[in-house]
Amino acid sequence: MASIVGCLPITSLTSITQISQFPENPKSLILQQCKTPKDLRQVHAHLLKTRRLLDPIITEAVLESAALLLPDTIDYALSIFNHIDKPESSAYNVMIRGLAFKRSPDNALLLFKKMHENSVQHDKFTFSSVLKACSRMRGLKEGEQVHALILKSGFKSNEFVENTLIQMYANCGQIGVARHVFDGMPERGIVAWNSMLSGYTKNGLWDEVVKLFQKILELNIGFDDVTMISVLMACGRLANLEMGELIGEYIVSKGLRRNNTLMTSLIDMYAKCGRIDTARKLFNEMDKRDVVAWSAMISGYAQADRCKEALNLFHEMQKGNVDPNEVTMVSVLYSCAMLGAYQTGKWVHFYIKKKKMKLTVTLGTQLIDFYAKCGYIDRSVEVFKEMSFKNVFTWTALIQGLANNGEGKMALEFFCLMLENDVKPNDVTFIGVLSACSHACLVDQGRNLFNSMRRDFDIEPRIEHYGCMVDILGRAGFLEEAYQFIDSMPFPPNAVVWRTLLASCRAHKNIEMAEKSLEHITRLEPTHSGDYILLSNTYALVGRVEDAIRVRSLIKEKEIKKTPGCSLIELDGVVHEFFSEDGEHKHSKEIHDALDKMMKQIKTLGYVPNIEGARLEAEEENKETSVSHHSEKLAIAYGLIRTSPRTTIRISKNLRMCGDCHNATKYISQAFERMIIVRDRNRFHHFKDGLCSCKDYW
DNA sequence: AGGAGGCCGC
Repeated sequence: MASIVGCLPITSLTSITQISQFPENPKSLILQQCKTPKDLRQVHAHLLKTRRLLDPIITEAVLESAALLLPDTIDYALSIFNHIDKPESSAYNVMIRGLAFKRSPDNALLLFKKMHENSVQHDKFTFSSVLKACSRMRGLKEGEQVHALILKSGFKSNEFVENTLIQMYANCGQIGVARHVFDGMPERGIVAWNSMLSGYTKNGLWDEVVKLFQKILELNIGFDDVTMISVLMACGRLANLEMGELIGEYIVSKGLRRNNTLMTSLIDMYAKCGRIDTARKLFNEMDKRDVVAWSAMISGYAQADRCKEALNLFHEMQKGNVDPNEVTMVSVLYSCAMLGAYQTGKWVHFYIKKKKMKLTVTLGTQLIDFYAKCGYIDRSVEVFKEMSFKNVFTWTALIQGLANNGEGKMALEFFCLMLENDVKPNDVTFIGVLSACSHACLVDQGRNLFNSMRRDFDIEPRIEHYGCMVDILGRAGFLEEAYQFIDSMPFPPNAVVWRTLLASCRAHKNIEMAEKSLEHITRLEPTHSGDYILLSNTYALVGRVEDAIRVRSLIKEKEIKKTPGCSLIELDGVVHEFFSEDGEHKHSKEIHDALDKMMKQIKTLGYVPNIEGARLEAEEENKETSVSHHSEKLAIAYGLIRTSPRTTIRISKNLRMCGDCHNATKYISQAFERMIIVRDRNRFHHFKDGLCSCKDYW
């Protein structure tokens, strides 16, 4: 023991050692009053000087403080432990429990092994700690060995041990075995029920959570806040508002509204069930909002497709001096990606680096998606390379991003690299890969990949994959083959599939098949305005103006609601929205003038407005309309006057760009010497010097 | 207690 004394800083005295009378039994002093590692070292030194450390009860109190209560003192605890002559089982238990919750839980197992070798008797506390270590390290094999030992040692029916067995099996993905242990218990306390419930939540078995909770209600055995947290999580995922509200009412009736953890779960449940405003009301009523509550609320807005509000709330969070963490940032970046809010997202990335936040797989994946959705695919690749651990989500996000940014070939290269790295693609990965083929006109590769799905990867193609194939064939002009392909599908085609074909018919001016496609679509989705417009535009392209007008008038006759075009532009971190339906009167004279000037200037370069298109739209709107009213033109004009020369203008639009706007933007990029990046409904257009990266293939 | 990728088109 003498060797420890040498490393103790006994020079400075803190308030604790200044206590004039050191108590007879200092156990509670050690456990309750040592608040920092420094306090503990002072007390330890005092105990050494007075030789009180020879008392095992006191030594164990010091061990408990160092191993369990104080942060970063596990090594200190170990050095004390290693100097105990013959540690008793209680000393081992403290150490094993401490190690189980530290960075390397496998050290707990090593100590357990040593305990066994030294023939020190283990008890229920030992087993429950060792199982916790197995649970944390996802060590199923080790856990099973411990389980065998438990059966041999006769601790099988100890409730503590059985509860941790449930947790261990559930954590290691063996939910069936966990349930088996649960079912075999002669008596189950609420901890056993809660362990089983949280096991189901960890494995995403939300239905089972609700079922088990219903059993708790039937048996009338009572439950606690831990139970409610699991059930609320499940209600959120299942959108089971009925049961979620039941628990909400219970919380209010029992006066549990001060329980912040519980309230956060309730807020999250309401948000996930689409009751975002109810969630917000509860959030506002909380008296202390921590980072988790803020994150839940921000993520709620993001999931409800109210990304502008998500970002506003994030700004409020910062004003409230609550530091965001990597979970918050995932929702914030998601919102930036949805809105195309590049500046905000770039700042978030900077903040993540500055605060040295952990680049978790989720956060890294979200960053990749964010950069890709803002048209900065190079940055996506950079982030991808920086990430130390990548999973199938990460690879898929990158592949999808490359595909949407016109880098179809590179997307396929990364797909090969993914396979070389032994990451198994899933169904979504194939959607990314196939859409890469369609955007890059890689017909044969597309066919081969589609055929390999079931054959080589055991993935059953779903309607989405068939949809991609129709897109690949149709865009490339193989309309007949695309039609046959739809015919050969093992399930009935949906409206999306027919709409894909219809869009290809417009691109390749095939009236007959376009009419057929619309017939199919209207049977499935009769109130979808876009399809009539597609057919109308196809007629217009081949000069059948009367037919084009007739089809458009159908929209009005059938009282179908049109989706207004909307473009976003972010300036100095603020997102501005422009709607085509606003008409010019809604915008300031400044924007109106800028638009006029812009259109005049590109006309001098040879831009010819699509008068026919304008006439068609005017017919339908029953009012005077000019070709310059589309929202992306407004947003670009606004960008031109509000940003300094040569700055890149970035627009994101909710619909596909129309041919006229695409053509005009090429001229604008030339006339004003601007790089213009437009993200439309499903891909990117990088305009520069009068050309577009999509090579007019879209 | 809070977090990631998804066919078409308007």
